[in-house]
Amino acid sequence: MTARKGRSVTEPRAHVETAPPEAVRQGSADPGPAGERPRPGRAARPEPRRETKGDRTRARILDSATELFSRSGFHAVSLRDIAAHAGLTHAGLLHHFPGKESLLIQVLARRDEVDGRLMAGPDARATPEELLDRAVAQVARNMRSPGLVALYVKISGEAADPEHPAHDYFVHRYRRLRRDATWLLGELFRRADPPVPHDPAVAARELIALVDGLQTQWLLEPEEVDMREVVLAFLAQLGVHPANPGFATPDRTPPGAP
Amino acid sequence: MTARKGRSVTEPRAHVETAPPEAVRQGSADPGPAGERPRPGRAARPEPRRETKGDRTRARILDSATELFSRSGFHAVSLRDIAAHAGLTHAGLLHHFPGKESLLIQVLARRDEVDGRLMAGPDARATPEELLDRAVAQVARNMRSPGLVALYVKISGEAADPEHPAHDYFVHRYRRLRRDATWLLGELFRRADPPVPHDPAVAARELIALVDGLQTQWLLEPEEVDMREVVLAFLAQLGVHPANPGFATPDRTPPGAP
DNA sequence: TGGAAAACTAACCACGTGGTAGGTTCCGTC
DNA sequence: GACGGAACCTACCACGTGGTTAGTTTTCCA
Repeated sequence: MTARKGRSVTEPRAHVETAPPEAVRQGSADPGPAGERPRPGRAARPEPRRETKGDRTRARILDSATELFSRSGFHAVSLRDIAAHAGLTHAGLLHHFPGKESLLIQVLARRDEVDGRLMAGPDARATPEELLDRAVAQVARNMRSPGLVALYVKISGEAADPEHPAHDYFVHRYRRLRRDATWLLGELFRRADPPVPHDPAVAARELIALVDGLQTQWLLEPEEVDMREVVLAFLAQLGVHPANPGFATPDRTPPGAP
Repeated sequence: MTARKGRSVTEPRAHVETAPPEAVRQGSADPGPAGERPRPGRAARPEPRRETKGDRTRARILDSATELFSRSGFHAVSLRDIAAHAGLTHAGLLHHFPGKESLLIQVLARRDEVDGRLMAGPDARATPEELLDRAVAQVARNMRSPGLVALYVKISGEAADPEHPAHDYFVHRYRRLRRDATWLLGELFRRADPPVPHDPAVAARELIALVDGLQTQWLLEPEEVDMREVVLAFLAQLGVHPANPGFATPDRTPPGAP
C-alpha cells in the first residue's frame, strides 16, 4: 500500500553494472565470471578471483538481511535496519544491492543454495528411502536453524499477496516441492510391501503442508512441538519408512538464537 | 523496527472512555453494557440499545481492516488505507479505535466470534464424529471465504515475531486448538473399531499443521490444492471418519474475491 | 427544538522510509 | 607510489506513517 511514486526501482545502479552482485556472489568460490582476464603470457587457465572487500560486505549484508527478515518479515524491516546491523549506512547498502526487493530475492535464493531443499527429486546416487531420510534430517536440522524456519514462515505468508516481491518465488517453490514430493512418495508407495494404496499427489500435498504448518507452530512455541516426531508419525501412518530414521536426531535450539 | 518515540500508544482516548469500542461491539446485538440505563418507571429490564451511527462505522472499519490485513498483512497496510477503504479519514478511524494494534486485535477477535473455530471442544449436543464433521465443513467453508484463510495465514506468520501485536493471541489460539484437537481425536481413536493406536496429541499437531500448511499453499495457487480432499485423505489414513463427509461439499471461490 | 455528545475533518507533528547525488576514503592493481 | 574504480558516507529528497489537536458537522435524546 505504500506505493512510492517517482523513481523506478527497476533501474540498475550504473556503477554496479560491471560486476553485478549476483554474478559475483554466485562465482565467489569459482573462477571469476566476466571480470576474469587471462594473465599475459599464460594459457587461458582461469584463476580464482580474489575475494574483495565488496564481496565480504555483500555477504555481511545478506547475513543481516536474512536474520532481520527472518525475525520480522519483509515489510517491518527497513534498509536502515539491515545496514546498521551489517555495519554500514543504508546508502552504502544500496551501492551493493539495487533495492530492497532484489535484496529479498537474493536472500531467498541464497538460502536455497546454502541449505538445500526440503525435498529432492530423482537422484541416481540415492534410493528413495535415503532421499526420504534426507528430508526428515532436514526437518530436524531446521530445528537447529530457527532462522531458516522463520524466514520461510515469515515470507511465505506475506508472499501470498500477489504484489509481494517474493510471490512468484514461492509459487514456483511450491510447484517444485509438490512435483518432487509426488515423485518420491510415488516411488516409496510402489516399493512398499504391500504397495501403499494412496495417491502420491495427495500425500505430497499433505507432507508439504504438514511441515509448513509445523514450522509455524514451532516458531510460536518450540517446546510444544517436536517437528521430527510428528513428521515421523505421519510417515508411519502413510506406511512409508525412512532408511535410517535414527540419523535424524534433533538437537533443538530455541528460536531467537539463529 | 519502526519504533516511534514520544507518544505512548497505550493511553486510551479520553472521549471513548465512556463507551469503549470493544464493549459496544460485543454487545451490539445484546443489551447494552455499562451505557444501559433502565427507563424511568420501568422494571430494570434491559432493552436493546439502538444501533448508532458509530456502531455502523465501527463495523465498516473492522470489515475494511479485515479485508486489507487479509490481503497484505499488518505492516504493509496503513491506517489511512483502512480509513479510505471504509470511507472516512484516518483521524476519524482513530476516534473509534485507540490505535492500529488494538484494531488488529479486534479484527482477530471478531473473526473468531463470527466464523467460529476450526476445532471444537467437548459439546454435549454432538458426537465426536459430528464435531469432526464440523471441522471438515469449516475447511471447506474456508475455501469459500478466502479472506478468513488469508487473514490467519498472513498474520500468524508475522505473529511469530515476539514483538508483533498479535503474538500472544496466536500462542493462545494454537494452545486451544491443540487441546481441543487432542481431546477430539482421543475420543475418535477410542471409539474406532479396532481402537486407533496413535497418540492423539501427536495427531492433533499433525492435523492443525496440515490445515495451516494447506491454507498457505492454497492461497498461492488455489487450483493446485483441494484442501478438503487432502484433509479427508489424511483423516482416512488416521483411521477416523467424519459422520457425514458428504456434507462438506466445497464450493470453491478463488482468493481475491473476499 | 435545543443542547450535549458523538462523529468526523483538516491541519499539524515528529519521525521513518527507499532512494538519489555528490563527495571522500579506501582498495586493488600495475 | 600513482591512479582509477570500488566502497562508503553525508546530505538531501519526496513521501508516507501513527498519532494529536482544534474546529465543524451530525446524531441522539430529552
